Amino acid sequence: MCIHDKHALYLNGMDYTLILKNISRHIALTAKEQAVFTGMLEEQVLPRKAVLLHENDICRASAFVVSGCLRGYTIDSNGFEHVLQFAPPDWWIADMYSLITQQPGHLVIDALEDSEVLLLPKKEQEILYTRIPKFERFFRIITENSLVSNRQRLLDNLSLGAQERYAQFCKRYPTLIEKIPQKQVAAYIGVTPEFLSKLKAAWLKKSR
Amino acid sequence: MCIHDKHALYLNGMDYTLILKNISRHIALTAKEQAVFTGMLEEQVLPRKAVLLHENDICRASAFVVSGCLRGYTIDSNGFEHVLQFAPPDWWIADMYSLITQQPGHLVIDALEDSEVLLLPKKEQEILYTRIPKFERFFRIITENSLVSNRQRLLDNLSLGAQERYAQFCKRYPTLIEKIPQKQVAAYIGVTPEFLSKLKAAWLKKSR
DNA sequence: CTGATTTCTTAATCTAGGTTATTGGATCGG
DNA sequence: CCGATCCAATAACCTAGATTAAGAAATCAG
Repeated sequence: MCIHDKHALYLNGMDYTLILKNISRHIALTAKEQAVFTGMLEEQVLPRKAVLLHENDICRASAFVVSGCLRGYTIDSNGFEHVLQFAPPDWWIADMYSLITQQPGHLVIDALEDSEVLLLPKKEQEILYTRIPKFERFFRIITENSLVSNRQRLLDNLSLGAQERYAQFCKRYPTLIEKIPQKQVAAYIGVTPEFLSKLKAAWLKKSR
Repeated sequence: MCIHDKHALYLNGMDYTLILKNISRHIALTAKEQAVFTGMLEEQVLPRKAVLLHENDICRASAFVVSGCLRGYTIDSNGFEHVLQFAPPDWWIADMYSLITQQPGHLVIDALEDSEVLLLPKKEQEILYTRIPKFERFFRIITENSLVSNRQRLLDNLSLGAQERYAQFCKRYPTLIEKIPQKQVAAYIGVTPEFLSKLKAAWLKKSR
């Protein structure tokens, strides 16, 4: 499954409304600045299961999800997958480590369903910082928010049991729980799919 | 070594050399900008065990550690402590959630040994962003780095066993392992002190 | 220096969650 | 529409790490 099999008719057809609204939540752009910014974006269509970033790739862009759903995960030495992040529409995703250092990273990013993303190449992002310094602020703020939720997740993993982590997940991502396979949720909260299945059964039995 | 230079850095007793060097790793400040910045800082001496931020406090400043060592941790519903971060000299520490939202937070920050910190109040930090926009960049970069290491730690917790996490900790923080009590390391890597003790004993036995 | 507090170790027992295997049900791609 | 692949559920058994308890060693405050 190759991401280069783009269907030509999808090119130049993507909507910038969502990404501009995403940005306007933190900084205000003039029409001209909006044009500079959108001019830097690359459009990419990802069929289900297409891989945007492989293990050991150097991450060259941040991705903004317009439609569908991506996921970022690693594969450990026993072949188990651990999901770091799901990215439904209106979310950013990248291998931050690799993006910053430009070293090969260990994150895999792929599409859980047919998806459309906008890519902001690192090179363009750096030009953006000098030409429109407000973007320093924008990315500072979204990185801060990302850090806060990441810290909370770490604390949840340290202090909560599996059923509580599952409950947290359902509460925090009510839309995701409907659409992504249960084994992906298991790989996110840090249990085996079998055990998650057991948890749900126990919960059902208790509730009647 | 010129006495007058030294005096300029010790305005009210604490040394700004370290914090200015910390900042110069990412942005270049003029002498005037340095003066504006250091003028915003509050000095605070913390004897061992002193608490800088209590649970349910609103976090009103970022702290930069000049000497000693702080730790940020939460207390779960069973009374167990979970260490989110250690902050030896040259590190920043804060309850990011509370600092951003100005809501009461759950993080406790205290001193593991006699320490000196410089506080940058949130209000001053915001003034800094408008008066010296380079600081947007500075805090974007350190937040990005913090996010990267936090993500790696989360993945380690999901994919590694306890002894591997301990080995990682020793490798990443060789100076800390010498000076902080073992039970604090246990509360960081996510095991009981008893189990960490067992791990070390097993490791010693195996290595001869 | 000294008692008090905190920290480390060891060991027996217990449990949350993992492993393996099997089955039936969904979903997908052709 | 049909076979292939993937996914969810259940159950028997297994292990990493928790719990409890108790003594030894280290560190601290007066």
